[in-house]
Amino acid sequence: MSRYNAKETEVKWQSLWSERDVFATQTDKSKPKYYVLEMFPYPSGRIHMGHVRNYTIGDVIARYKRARGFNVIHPMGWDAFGLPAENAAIERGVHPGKWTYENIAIMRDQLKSMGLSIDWSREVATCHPQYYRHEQKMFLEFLKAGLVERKESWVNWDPVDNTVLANEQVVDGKGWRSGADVEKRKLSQWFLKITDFADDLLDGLKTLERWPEKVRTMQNNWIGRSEGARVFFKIRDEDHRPAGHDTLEVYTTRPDTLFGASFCAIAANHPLTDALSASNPELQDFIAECNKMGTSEEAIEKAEKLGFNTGLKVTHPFDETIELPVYVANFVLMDYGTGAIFGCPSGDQRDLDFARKYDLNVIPVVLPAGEEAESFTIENEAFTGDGTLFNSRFLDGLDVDAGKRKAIEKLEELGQGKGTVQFRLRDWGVSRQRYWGCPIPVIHCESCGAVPVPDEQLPVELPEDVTFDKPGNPLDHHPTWKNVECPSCGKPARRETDTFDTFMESSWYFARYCSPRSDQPFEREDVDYWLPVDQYIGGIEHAVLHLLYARFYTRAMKKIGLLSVDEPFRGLFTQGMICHETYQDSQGKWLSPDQIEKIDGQDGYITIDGGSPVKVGPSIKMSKSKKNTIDPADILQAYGSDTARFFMLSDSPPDRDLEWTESGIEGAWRFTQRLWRLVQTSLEALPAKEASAPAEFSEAATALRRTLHKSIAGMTENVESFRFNAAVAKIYELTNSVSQFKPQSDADQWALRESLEILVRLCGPMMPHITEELWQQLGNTTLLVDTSWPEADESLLVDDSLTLPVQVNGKLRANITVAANADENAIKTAALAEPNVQRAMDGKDIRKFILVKNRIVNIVV
RNA sequence: GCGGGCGUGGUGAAAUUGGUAGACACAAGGGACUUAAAAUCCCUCGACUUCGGUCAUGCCGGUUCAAGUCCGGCCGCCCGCACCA
Repeated sequence: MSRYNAKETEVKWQSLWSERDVFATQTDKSKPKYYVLEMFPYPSGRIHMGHVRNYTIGDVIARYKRARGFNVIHPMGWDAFGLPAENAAIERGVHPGKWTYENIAIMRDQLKSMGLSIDWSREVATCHPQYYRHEQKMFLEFLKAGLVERKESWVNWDPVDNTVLANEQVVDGKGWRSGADVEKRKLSQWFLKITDFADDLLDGLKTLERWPEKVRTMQNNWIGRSEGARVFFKIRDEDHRPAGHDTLEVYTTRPDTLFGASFCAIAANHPLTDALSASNPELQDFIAECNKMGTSEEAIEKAEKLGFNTGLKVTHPFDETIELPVYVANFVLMDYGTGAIFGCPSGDQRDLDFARKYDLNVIPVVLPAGEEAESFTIENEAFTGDGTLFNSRFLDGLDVDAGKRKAIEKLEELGQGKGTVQFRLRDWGVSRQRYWGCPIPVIHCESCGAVPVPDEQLPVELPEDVTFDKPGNPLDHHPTWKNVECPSCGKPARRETDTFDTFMESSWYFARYCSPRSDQPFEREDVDYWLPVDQYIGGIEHAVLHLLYARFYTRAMKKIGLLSVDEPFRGLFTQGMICHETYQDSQGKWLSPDQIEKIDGQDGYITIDGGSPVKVGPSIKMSKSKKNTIDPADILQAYGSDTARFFMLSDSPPDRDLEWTESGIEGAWRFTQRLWRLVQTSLEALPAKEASAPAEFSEAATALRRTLHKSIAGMTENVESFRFNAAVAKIYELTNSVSQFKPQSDADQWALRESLEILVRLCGPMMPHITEELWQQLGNTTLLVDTSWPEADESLLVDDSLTLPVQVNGKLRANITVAANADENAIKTAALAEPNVQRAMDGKDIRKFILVKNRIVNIVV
């Protein structure tokens, strides 16, 4: 008997699938559709283990749904714009486009060697003008629809990547790619008005039942809705206040505490601060001090709360006789609310600390239950809880919520404020000062302003002849590209040299897959049929980036009439990461797994090159910097795709981290061989494919068939609920049962054939190549990929007799075997006949007899 | 600080609506086959035990005939957000 040759077999079936185009799909309204999508890869060079896991999970679902009769779309493409391509250009002098397309070619081959059930005819690369031209068109449509804005604002500047970053791309004060400390710069940028949809994006989350709770929570927090009020404080000192600043607008969530106000504070980059600093060098110094401060968690923790008294005074909105000082404070953020606050020291810890430091009033206004107004004081701890308002005139006696409502009512009545809803979400800044991205289709003219590129001039294509020899944006350095005529007045004008954030391309690619060769972004008929994506699979790292942008972009596309869905992804699954042990030499230098070997007969490792001791570290996410990566190419080469896929699914639940181990992949390899041997050794004696089912089965055959049909039911449930590791366990159990079965008759042989065929069908989505081969060996002339998922025979899911555990007082004492239809009395008799049960009962009377059908017996004495 | 999740053998993990805790696998140990190795096959494998049992799902308590699962209170770990007014 031959050993299974994975390489030959896998190539054989991959070619056959491809020749017959079995994974090509068409819009077909007569069939139920199912859209399976994994987050498309960035063409970085080679696939990594994370890709293997991602695409294995997706492929199992795609093949399973296909076997369940769905018209499955399962496309693939390339998120092909981005900085690594430019960095390669800078480091190696290769053009970003060439580098990208070469990487795509390599990675496409690698993915194809995994045997994924992908419709490759739908492949797209976002860096191709045939893709990004539609994005430019849509952007101009968004502009017309009022969803785009150009404004000067403070933006996040990454000094290493030399570009602006969106808020979502700043992680703990650092650039998400470069890790560099982000600086604040004031620049003119294009913004997509994601905030127009803030409430809708929030509401939509409630409908996403098949999204992980965690991701929904993260988006909820990111959007950050809060209810409160804007309050207008009149600025006094008409002689001193800067022109145009007669009112200070403040945002608060606690208008009920207005009578506890003792100061106002504004941000260092607030317009009023700007105006005041012009004639005030001390304030200029203070502002400079504030701007120096980092925005990382650590920097914020350490930073002292500092204020600068501007000397200005404002009037309390409820009482003209009360005046409050105005400070510039380093803890007030221009990005949130109005960039100005009022401070109520008794009700906010930070305000209290500030008040103590600058010797300001502390007026308690909320009385906790059980405290007396006369004796209640605030020392060093602010009271933030619920209670009864006091010291607050017309608000006295109300609770906090009623106080808020009443205060807002009064503010509006007096024209001193307004109830509002505030979001943390900012508009999405999409301008990037980089070359390898989609050009923003706008022309800047001195007299006409920002003018959209006319339709007939689209797409605006990236120039090929660019240089990367100096810092900054190559498009800006290009000698001619940016010089154009104004489409409106014909005078010399300048092309926009910024390109789009690469998250733009990934915000609509799932729709493009529906009509990948259309001269429109996509055909209405196709997206109406295919969208939304039924199952999306990817990493959690995009919880508030890509996944939020795509939800917004879908709404924007709906608004300009391109499609009719709100939510792009009905189901979302976030997979865990792949981890591996880490190794270091005695100097602490990281070692890769192939630089070390096991010490003979002992635990522990030495270096292959030199034999020096190796320190073994914890298993952490595979990363190049820690050198704990395993190249999937080596694994696919050594074991084949089926084994690699099987291991990816077997050890851990797919949403948890998976530890890569040598013994784990070896185990999967042993199973592949075992499955092969099992069929080879059985083939000869099997009855013909057409043989009809025998009238009767032996006891052993019936037992096998019961196991078999229970496996079908269990597997189906496990696959449906993404418990692939449990599904794999069921495959092992079934394989064990089939291996142990020794057929004695023709009927037994028939049962064996049935078992083998179903085993092969159940393994199909996980190990598509070997199962296709075995399917053929079992005498089938059709392809396994075109074969339906097996159905469990209901009659075999219940046993004739069953074993019931018997407890006495909740402790297991015996197991009894009774007929499946035995009544309570028969079961009781059988249970009481057990000597162990008798002993445990110790001659006492039965107080209660509990029988849970098909489960357990408990005798209480 | 706010929010989410998790805690089960040497390891990864199973366990339906509360119903035999540890399925399945990895590692380890023993045995068979072999000149030998690899491969394969068989057995053992939570702890303690006077071999009757007893104790075990982070800790303490509660509900229940019955708790890994439900409730209350702790402890620990992981993740996300955070000077958000």
